[in-house]
Amino acid sequence: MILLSPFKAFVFITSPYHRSAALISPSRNLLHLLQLSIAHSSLDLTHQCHSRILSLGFSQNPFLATKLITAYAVCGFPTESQLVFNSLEHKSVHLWNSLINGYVKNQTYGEAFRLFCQMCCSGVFLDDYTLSTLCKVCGEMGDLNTGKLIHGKSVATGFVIDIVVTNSLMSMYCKCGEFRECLKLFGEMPERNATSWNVVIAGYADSGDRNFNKEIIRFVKDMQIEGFKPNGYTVSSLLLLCNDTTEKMDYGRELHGFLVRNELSWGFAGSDIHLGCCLIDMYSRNNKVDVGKRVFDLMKRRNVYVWTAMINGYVQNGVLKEALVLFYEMQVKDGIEPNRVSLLSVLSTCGSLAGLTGGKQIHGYAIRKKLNHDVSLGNALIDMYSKCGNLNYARRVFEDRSFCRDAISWSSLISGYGLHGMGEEAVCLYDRMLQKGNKPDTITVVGVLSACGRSGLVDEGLRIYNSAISEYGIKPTVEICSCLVDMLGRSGKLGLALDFIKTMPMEPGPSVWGALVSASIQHGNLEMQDLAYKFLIRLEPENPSNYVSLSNLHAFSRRWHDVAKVRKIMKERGLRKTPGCSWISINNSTHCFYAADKAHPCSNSIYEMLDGLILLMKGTVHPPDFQFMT
DNA sequence: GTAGGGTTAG
Repeated sequence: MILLSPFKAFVFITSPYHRSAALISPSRNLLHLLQLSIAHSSLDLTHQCHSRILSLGFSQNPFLATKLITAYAVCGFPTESQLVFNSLEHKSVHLWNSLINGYVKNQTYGEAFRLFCQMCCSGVFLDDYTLSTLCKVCGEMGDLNTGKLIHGKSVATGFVIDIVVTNSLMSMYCKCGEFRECLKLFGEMPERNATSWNVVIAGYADSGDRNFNKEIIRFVKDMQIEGFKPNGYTVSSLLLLCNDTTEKMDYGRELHGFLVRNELSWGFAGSDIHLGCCLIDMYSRNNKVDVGKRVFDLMKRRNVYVWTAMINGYVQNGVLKEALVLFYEMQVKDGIEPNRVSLLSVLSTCGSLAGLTGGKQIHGYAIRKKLNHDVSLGNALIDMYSKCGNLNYARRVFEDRSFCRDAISWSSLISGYGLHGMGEEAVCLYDRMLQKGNKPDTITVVGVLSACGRSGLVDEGLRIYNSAISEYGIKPTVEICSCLVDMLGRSGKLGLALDFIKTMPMEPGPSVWGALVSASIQHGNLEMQDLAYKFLIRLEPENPSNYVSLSNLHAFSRRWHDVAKVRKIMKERGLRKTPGCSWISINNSTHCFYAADKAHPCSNSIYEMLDGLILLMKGTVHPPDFQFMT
């Protein structure tokens, strides 16, 4: 709306001066105005230009028509573009390209292909622009086969020597997961530009082990040797590779320094915002969310992406309270409306901090903004309601007719039932999923097997395990195997669990031995417990949790000498365990508790209540004696 | 004077 006022002065030309100016070159003026409509995605201005084009009799002007088609498409109305296109007598390849690209801009890829076929049938020959656009479509759809056909067409028509076409082909191969093909094309290019290098670097960042290594450093060096300076696109790809260790972290800081030193040389629109997002994300991933926050604070402009990156950074680092504060500030201070990703990010805090009330508020907001049909959001809601213990609400989201569920929706609800000991419901839902023709994946099988384990449904669990492997071709992963060990172990079948471990198709990991440890503790089998611990600590010599529970176990059996031994090893290796905590939300505020924690202001009465409850559970007092409970 | 290619939050 704000943008429109200066435009109106352009369009409603009333003064004699303006009228004569318009007469000099009305089509040039309109072209310029359409360019503005495109730059600002202004539907209003596009409409005004359109009516002027018609009234001035320019409807068959190919230059104006091309711009008009693009303008309607960037405003989100490709069908209007189609109407403009239909009204033209001579349909040049320029016009076809604009129309096809309009549908691509609106992610209506099927329509883009249909138009392409129509264009070929009408006898118009494709050109380099058509090919690069179709490459983009194949990449976005991950359609490798069609992508290969476009590659073939590019070779046959000779357009493969065009840099943009080859860059597009390379990008398509990367998005379809064929980085090798991309490299092959790159190697064969007679001439490259900076984008060619950026496509390869981005493809590498997306395909490899997501780490800085000699190969990627070589790419960046060679790019510079060939005379191209790394730009914002290059850095944004490289930032994705800055992961984990302190050594790699230096690359992140180095890139940040490079950006600061070259601040003025980034030429593309919104680059500051985009790179800010990448930096915040990089620092957050590397447990430096405070540095990310400094980047955030220094940014001159912030949009919903920047806020979301920062909120998500806090969520990933477990600083949930700060994430919620930012979510609030985004709306109140900057007046920015959350989008589906911001909602997703905040929803994941509701399983713990914001609680059911916060989750319901987000659900309500999503309904008002018509975002509730989104699969990811629906799945996040199912997960949130499950974690908050409200399986009925989770089920209602799941069963909603307008909700198009996917494999994750089924898995989330199945796991939710499992988490709350409702194994039979989980199994029932799993069977229904299969009946409806949905194939299980590893995650679904893990969910349903852990549900069986928690509810003691051993026979059901074994049936599901066997059918998943033999009928649905699921490979028994280490996660699936540890679920099975856990299930057998919990039900006291420790021998069977050990036999199963011996026959496992892969090396039993820590989760497998961990499951056996818990089960042997539960059933008081000292021999099995020592055996499982031996393997567990051999596999995970750096995990403090294993040592703490081993030490506790020795203490329980009064083996003080062994306790001292374990504690000594921990000290020597510098291992410390982060204590676990529980929490409860009352009246929108969340209270956290550690073991033997006395920090809470109501600590005394809480312990009093707890002692009372323990006595009640032991049966030494009866509810009437325990009046303060009511 | 028309149309195309590298990126961003889960």
